[in-house]
Amino acid sequence: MVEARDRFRSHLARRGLRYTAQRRLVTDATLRREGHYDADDLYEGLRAAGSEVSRATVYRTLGLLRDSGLIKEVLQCRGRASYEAVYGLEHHDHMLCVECGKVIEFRDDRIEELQRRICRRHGFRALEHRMGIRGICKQCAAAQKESGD
Amino acid sequence: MVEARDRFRSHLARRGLRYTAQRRLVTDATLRREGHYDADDLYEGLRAAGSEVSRATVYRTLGLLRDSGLIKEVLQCRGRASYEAVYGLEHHDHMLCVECGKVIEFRDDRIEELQRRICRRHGFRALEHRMGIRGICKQCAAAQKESGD
DNA sequence: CTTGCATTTGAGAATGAGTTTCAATAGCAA
DNA sequence: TTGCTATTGAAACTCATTCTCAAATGCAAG
Ligand SMILES: [Mn+2]
Ligand SMILES: [Mn+2]
Ligand SMILES: [Zn+2]
Ligand SMILES: [Zn+2]
Repeated sequence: MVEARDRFRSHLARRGLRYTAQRRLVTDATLRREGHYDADDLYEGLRAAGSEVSRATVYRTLGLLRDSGLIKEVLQCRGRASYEAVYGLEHHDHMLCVECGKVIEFRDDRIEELQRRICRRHGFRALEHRMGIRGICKQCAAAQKESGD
Repeated sequence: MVEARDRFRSHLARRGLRYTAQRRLVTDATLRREGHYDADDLYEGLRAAGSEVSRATVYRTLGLLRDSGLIKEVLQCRGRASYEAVYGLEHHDHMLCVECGKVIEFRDDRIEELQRRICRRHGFRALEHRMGIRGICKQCAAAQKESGD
């Protein structure tokens, strides 16, 4: 956590930007959080904790944190961009239950390797990739089978 | 093309909806088109061809075509939802060059199989999946190396 | 043909996430 | 302190998409 914060400070310093009180608040909020969240989750969370940060600053700081490699955008969920921590964690992909909204994370090294091979074959230099599976989770499928269908 | 149109008509009929002149115009426009397009591409295209269809109807019909399985949403590009034909075509994934915007389509059966296995392992019933790789295409990489670096 | 009724349409208003503007404030180096 | 630049917040703005609602249309029954 301190390490991540320092990384962000370096990122800012390297381009003549300042580590302000507001940026510290937003940064710590993202580092504290687990799982997926969006700009408004953070804004409301900070607000509830009595921190004075504007919505605009939350959006601006999320962009900086993304550029610095501390977090990344996962996917547009319900029309909003959601983020998750990436620094120090291993890459993974997502399954999303369209029924209950649950997110299941997974990772398969064989898929990752095949992806790399495909890029190599096309001379494509990958910067990031994202794989999302939408469907019905085990619990929701069971619930459906039980009731109506 | 006629087969696809009939499929859409059945889809509408099955739920008491009508195959109107406007819906026919939008449907044919999507069937004629190759590759990826968004709502505004279609709207402007129809307009240029002298067809009178409102933006609202284009959006509404795209939704119906999606529900009927004729087209699918590929990804939010530049803040817009883009679509592509799916009926009668084989599934594929996408690479997007962040430099020139080029889209490369690919398919790997081993990846598809691994995805199915992962879903099975989690008891997850997949409805659709989407994999996107963002990066620099061969041409843009070469151009970069040549000039600055 | 009419008539009756549900569906569809278009124009424009509304929504809502994200961005931009700009004047006031704050950080930092000299 | 001073001077210069970066930052902030509030509010205005953007822009894709959805919604509203009155007018138009499709269709089936008579
Ligand atoms: Mn995740
Ligand atoms: Mn495609
Ligand atoms: Zn579920
Ligand atoms: Zn390119």
